[in-house]
Amino acid sequence: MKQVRLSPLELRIMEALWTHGASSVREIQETLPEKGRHAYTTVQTMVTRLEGKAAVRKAKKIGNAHIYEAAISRGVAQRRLVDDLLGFFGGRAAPLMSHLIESGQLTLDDIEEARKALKKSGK
Amino acid sequence: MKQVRLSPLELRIMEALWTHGASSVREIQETLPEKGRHAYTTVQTMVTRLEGKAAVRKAKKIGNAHIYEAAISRGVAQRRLVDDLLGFFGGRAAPLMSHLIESGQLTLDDIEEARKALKKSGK
DNA sequence: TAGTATCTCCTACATATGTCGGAGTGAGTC
DNA sequence: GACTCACTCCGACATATGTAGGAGATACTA
Repeated sequence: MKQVRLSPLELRIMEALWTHGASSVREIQETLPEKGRHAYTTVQTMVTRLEGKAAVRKAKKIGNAHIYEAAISRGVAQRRLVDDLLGFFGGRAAPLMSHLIESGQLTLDDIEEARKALKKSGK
Repeated sequence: MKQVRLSPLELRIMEALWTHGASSVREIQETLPEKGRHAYTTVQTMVTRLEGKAAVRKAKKIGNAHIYEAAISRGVAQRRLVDDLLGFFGGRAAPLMSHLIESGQLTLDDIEEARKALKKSGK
């Protein structure tokens, strides 16, 4: 099972599929923020490349339009991103946490949640 | 102050400089793992590009060799990575934490540390 | 059925990243 | 001073990513 690496724009396409479910290229394109929206064909190229990477697949066809669906889960993709990042931190989560704290994105609630989750999950 | 985006290999070059201090291209190259080591000129190209991005600078010259030093800190670079990743998680740290837990990289000690750090820092 | 809207498919190109060879230059050595 | 070795500088090329136009196929519509 090959772990695909997705580019930023590819991830945004996937995000659209994960959030809105199977969609046509047009629907995906319209999901993207208006500000600096990508051309229809740009989105299409990305979808086709994602299909080549087996990250999406054709689900069905409506009229002459293909409807695509995600072939990998959001969790798997996110997991891959985290693992990659962790690599730059020498595999240790602590320094990563420090940065989360510095950037003010981590709340005490988050930490409490994490603690509970960790306690529950196995040891 | 422009936030530079560093590629994976560029980050490994920076890592060498952060860890070993100012170095020549040769020294940086020899720092990289033997397994699949990059050619001298490949490293040099990266260093030159990093210089163009103002991430490293020439510190001095020994013989005819330039000695380079990091011009941005490891912390700043790591922070950038974390911020980028956070973007894919909608800016929320919680899901990121979940993945850390799943991948078994987060220990209760890490969490305790984080809690203390968070309490101390500001609010 | 003729026209129009929409979609796919193919192609092309710019920039970023990774890869590196070869020419030229400078430094130390005999 | 002539050699040799290491280093720099320049150029080249492959793949990945982002961008998009245009030709042709298809489907809806009057």
